[in-house]
Amino acid sequence: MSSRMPKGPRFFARVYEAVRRIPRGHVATYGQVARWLGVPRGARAVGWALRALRPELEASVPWHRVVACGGRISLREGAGPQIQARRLRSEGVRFVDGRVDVTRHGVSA
DNA sequence: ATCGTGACGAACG
DNA sequence: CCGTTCGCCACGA
Repeated sequence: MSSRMPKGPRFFARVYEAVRRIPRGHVATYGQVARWLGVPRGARAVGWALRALRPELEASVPWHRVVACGGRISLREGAGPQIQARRLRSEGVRFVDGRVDVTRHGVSA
């Protein structure tokens, strides 16, 4: 077999799979996703995985449903934040003072 | 194996 | 409320 044989799905793949489980009209935080993966402190790694998401997978992974703590949009540059907010609004997610109302749309809220 | 990087998060001041 | 600092994690060079 290959010199390197992953025992299981790479972290990236697990992140994408977890994000796909976020119901439409709901959101989860990076920390929450990390927690689902059994890595409560891997929020940064989750963000990194989404950042590495390729255009080809963007269509199948609802990355816009992942927000930062407090329902804030982490993306700060380019059209990213605007696109994410727009997509969320499209599925009925309400924003309060520029942040997603996690108490209403949060998956674990 | 070590270092730098990043769509985080909580703690400080 | 805002900006800064520190810790944590995965990964490529």
